Formats: sequence, structure tokens, C-alpha cells
Amino acid sequence: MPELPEVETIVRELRPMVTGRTVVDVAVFRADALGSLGPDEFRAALCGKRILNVTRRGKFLIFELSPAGYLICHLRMTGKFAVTTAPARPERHHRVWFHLDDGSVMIFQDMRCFGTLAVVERLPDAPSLAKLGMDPLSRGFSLKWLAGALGRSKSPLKHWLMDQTKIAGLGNIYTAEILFRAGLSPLRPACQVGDEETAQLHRATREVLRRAIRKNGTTISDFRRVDEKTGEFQNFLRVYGKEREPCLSCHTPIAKIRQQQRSTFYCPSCQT
DNA sequence: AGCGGAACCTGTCGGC
DNA sequence: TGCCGACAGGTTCCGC
Repeated sequence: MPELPEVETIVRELRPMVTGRTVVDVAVFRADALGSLGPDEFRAALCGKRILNVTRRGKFLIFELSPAGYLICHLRMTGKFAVTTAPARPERHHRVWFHLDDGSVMIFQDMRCFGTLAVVERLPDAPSLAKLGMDPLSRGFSLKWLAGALGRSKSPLKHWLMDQTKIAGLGNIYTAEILFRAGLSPLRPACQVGDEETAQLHRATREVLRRAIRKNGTTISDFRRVDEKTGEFQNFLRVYGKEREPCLSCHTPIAKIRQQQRSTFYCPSCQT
């Protein structure tokens, strides 16, 4: 489900709702998301901890805890958060309730049970975070960095951009939109991107992500912001999900192909 | 290095 | 109407 703009949207909404709150109790309704940690250990690791801040790395949500520790969440395809007053009973897809000291409950729900929750003492203890590459909205994501990172990789651009160890945060939707705006084919080997094209790719990446965040992300079917609100960037997509529709700049029908077992959408005429 | 395939789990949609 | 397969915004592991 969520890519960088969706996770960033959730972080921005969740932050003012839970920062400063203390976790007073944790109810686990389905432990799939907790990995090796049992529900009791998970609960013990969180009870009494105060939430200092909510941040993001790539597609990971990070709750900074006091006096120590971090709750790290990946929403995968269908994970969502809501903050409400205590509901009477858990709904079908509720996985964990975090009871907070002001009487509110932060709910983690996840239809497909792909999402993950982990508690670590120190951030380097989280192997998933350690592997993440450059955040495309950070200062480090410079044109120079990108040119160097594309390097000698023969991977198709689509695959390269979605590799979280290279750039952290891009998924299927935004990769398609970025490549369209950069005029680059998703099939082009990363090492065969010229200087001018690299500059276009760099600019398109920043632009698409910033606009998507401004529109609170993309809701196609499942994604919801905190408390079930939808994003709006789906109204600005140019290729994702647009197969057979005319390209906005040249009217060639948008193509849909399979790449790495995922759908890829692109304009075969504009994107070379 | 890079690719295809499968797996995790649940829901929806289109075709027959 | 109903069943069945394909597909879904993500990640990881395995084998070639």
C-alpha cells in the first residue's frame, strides 16, 4: 500500500495526536505483525513508555520512546492507523490497540496481515532499517549522488528505483509517475542514463514526491490516512492504472507490461 | 549481478 | 447467481 508520500502523510497526522502521550496498555488481537516477539514481550516493551516523536525512514514509521527504545512499523500493503476514544470491541482487521494516557487508543489495523511492528532498544538494532538506502527527500539525495549511485547497474530503471537499498521509499505507483515525468523507459538499464536524463530523473523524483505529499498521498483502493481519510494524489496520476488511455502529452495509448512480477505502466512513445 | 518464482494473507473484481 | 482465477500500493527468500 503506502509508499513514501503515504507514510509521510501518516507521520504528519499521527505526530500531533500521540506525541507526549504515554502507553498505558497494549492489546494484541493478532500477533502476526509482531515477528518473533510474543504478545506479552511486546506489551511489556511498550507499557509505561512515553512517545517523544513520530518519524519516518523510507516506508518505515518510527515512534521514538522515552526513556528508551523505538517502535518501528512497516505498513506493507494494507496497514493503517487510527486514533479514537476507546472502542467497545475490536473490528475485524484490528491487530493492536495502544491505550494512551489521555484515554485515547491508537489502533493498528491491517487487512492482509503483511504489516510489521517491532520494538528495539536502539535504531541500529533494526536490521530492516540498516539496509535502507538514500531517502529521496533528504539533503543527501543530490544529482551527484544519483549519478554515482546509478553507476554500472544493468537493472532496468523501474527495478532500480524500487530497490529500497538504493533509494528508500519508492514503490510501484511513484516509480511509474517519476519515470513518466522524466521521459525515461522503465526498461532502460540504469547504467545507460545520460547526464541530462539523470538530471530529469532527479528533478522528477523530488517533484512527484513533494506534490504527492502536498495531496496527502494516493488512495486507489486501500490507502487511508489516519482515521480513514483518503489522499488526493490519485487525481494527478498520469500513467499508473491508465493502460489504453491516451498519453497526456502525445496521445499514444499508455502501455501496461509485467516487470519483476509487478504491473508497469508507461508511455512507449514519450518514455525511451 | 540479476532475474523469475513463490510465499506471506485477505479482499475484490472480471469473466465465464 | 456463483465459482474461479487474476490481481492488489510491499518485502524476502531461494534457485538458476
